[in-house]
Amino acid sequence: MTLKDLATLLGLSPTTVSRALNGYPEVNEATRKRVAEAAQRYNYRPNTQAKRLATGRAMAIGHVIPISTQHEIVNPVFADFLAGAGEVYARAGYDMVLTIVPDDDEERAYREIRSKRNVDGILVHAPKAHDPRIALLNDLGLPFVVHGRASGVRAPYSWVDVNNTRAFERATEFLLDLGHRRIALVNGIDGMDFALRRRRGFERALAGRGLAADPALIVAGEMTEAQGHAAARAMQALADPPTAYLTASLLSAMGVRRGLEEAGLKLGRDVSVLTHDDELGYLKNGEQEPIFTATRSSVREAGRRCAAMLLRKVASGDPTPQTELLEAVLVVGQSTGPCRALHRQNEHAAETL
Amino acid sequence: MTLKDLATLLGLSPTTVSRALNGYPEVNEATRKRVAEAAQRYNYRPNTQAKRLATGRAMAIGHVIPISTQHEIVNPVFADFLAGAGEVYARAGYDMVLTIVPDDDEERAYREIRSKRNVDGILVHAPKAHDPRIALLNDLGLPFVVHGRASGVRAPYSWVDVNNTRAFERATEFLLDLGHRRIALVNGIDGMDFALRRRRGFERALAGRGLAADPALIVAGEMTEAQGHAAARAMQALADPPTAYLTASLLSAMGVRRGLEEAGLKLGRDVSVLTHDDELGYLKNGEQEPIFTATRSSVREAGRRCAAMLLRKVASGDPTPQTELLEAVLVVGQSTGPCRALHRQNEHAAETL
DNA sequence: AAAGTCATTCAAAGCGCTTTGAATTGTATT
DNA sequence: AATACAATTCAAAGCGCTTTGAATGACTTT
Repeated sequence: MTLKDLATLLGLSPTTVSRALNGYPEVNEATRKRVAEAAQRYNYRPNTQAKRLATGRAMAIGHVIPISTQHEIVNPVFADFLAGAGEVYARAGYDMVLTIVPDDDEERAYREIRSKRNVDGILVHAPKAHDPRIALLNDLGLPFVVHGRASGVRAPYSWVDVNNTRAFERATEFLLDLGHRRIALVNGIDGMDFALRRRRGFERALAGRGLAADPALIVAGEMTEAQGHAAARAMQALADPPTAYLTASLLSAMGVRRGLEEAGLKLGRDVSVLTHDDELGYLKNGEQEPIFTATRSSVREAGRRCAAMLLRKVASGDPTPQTELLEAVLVVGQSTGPCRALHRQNEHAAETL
Repeated sequence: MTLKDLATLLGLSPTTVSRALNGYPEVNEATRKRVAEAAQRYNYRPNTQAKRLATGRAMAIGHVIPISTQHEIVNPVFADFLAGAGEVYARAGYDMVLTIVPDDDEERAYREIRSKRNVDGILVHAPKAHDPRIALLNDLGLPFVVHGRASGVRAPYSWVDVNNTRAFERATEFLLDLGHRRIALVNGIDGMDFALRRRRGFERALAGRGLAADPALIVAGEMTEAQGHAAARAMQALADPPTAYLTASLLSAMGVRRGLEEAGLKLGRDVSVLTHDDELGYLKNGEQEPIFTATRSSVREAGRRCAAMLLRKVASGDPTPQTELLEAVLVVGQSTGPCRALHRQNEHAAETL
């Protein structure tokens, strides 16, 4: 059933039918109704390819998912992010086109996407500091939105990001307020922009109290359970182990928890753990009450925001960069408590009274 | 730069240029070379939409990702599966189109995809027993491959699946051989076909030794860390707690581990845990040596196989159903050991000698 | 030398839609 | 009654590619 068929069936021209279906004003309301009903009855759907060719709009958004060539890791937050973005696209009648690219081959991928013209815009994932993709995409002239930011990139661009610096600054302050002074940071991979910002927030909070970060208490890497576990084991073996851990993901936090429990330590009492929580669907930080104290920010919501912003850009054609900064909320769970060392001092002080 | 432009530039007809670029035989080799070079120099890329319209092939594969309306959960294996499938599509010049659909609205989604004609085939995820989508897709006449199977569906269809029944049968036998008799099953959601099969394998192995499954030792649900934790806590509180756990995912296993460690039990010594491991990129079961004893089967590889099969179907147009059964491998880690109860009996026996 | 082959190229139609510019009709204006 | 105008509708061109069927030479074959 093509447009032409439908038109013949109705005794109308394809022009009128097309206009009726696309909501153009210069068509009689009675006709429009008749057309709509026929379309319904004969289950007519415009051929996407034809529409795209005729309008020049692909009605699709591209997501380039980089896969680390070293670790072969698929970032676990993608699934939730895509779910969020997908909702928005679906509502707008857009398709979501995924391209999986080894991260040493991204430039070629973007160029190819551009010249194939099969998407109207691109969503950029996982920016690194000084990420060259931004300049490239600005060059290519394809609308894009970055999920995250790229420190060191001068050129303006549109982004949606969580205030990672502030989140980790507050998290660190929270631990400092509990009396912790030896705080470990179990961070994401070093080059990633979000990891840099989190570290910056961490260091800023420490500096605010006249403290310096101890390099022995900082580790950066893939945010896996194994990472957290290894970090906790290594750091607990130090002469002066940390009394609190700040981790970048729930998985890392779970690993840290295991390492600490193996050492016979109880979370929240002996050692504190505070993690960032992306609110992934399959990795919940407790049901009602959070298990870990956490800086919480929904990746799925970020996906929605990114998608909505990109669609606005595509629709308006306005190249003015837009930005949106989301704040994480600090939720308090069972995994943090006053610094034990301090606690003991206090007890001691009480005794001597 | 369009085909026409390029043709004019070369003093050839669009026909010849098109054929030269698409490898048709009736083109002079010298001409072909000249065309190829010009295409390269002027960075010509055929417009995807035009190509699609002209050929009638969408050069894209659709993936419908269902989102549970109750749990709002995005299945964490999707990311890895898509990575695997994406590799294959990219190599074949196909796009991957994702549609995120609430799981109460899938039929409409499939029909829409069909009539929009923007994909050449569909990959079906997460089949349930008696899944109605299979009949629907057979009706719609769009090539499709199911990742998994749907027990109870009579109509033939193409699928790629892990031998879940056999995997869990072997896993259970392994535990039985270690002397375990009280074995818990921490399974996936009940309706899901893979969960049914795993349970069947579990029960079959028990029946093979004349044992029946104890309903008190079976739990089914979303495979999260919380699920495993809750299951372990509940079951350890039983009068006659299990000596071994069989879990359906690494996350569940991690939860069980936590529950057991909270109870002061050591994995592999006091209690055994055997899990299925999908080899997700971000959730590794140890580096060299596995942490958990596991039935292992790469979801990413399954993605590749599914994609390859679907592309073959699309290319050949042959509707004959194809099937591919992958076997999981049983790897032995630190989390399993002889049944403690049995062990004690043996020690006792040794002492009395 | 005429007829038949083969290799190579081309003109034109078509994929299914949108959109421009013109045609038609009915109604309001003078 | 003649003109203007708005409201509808339509024919045809075009989006950039593929593909059919025909055309052009050059080369064999008889």
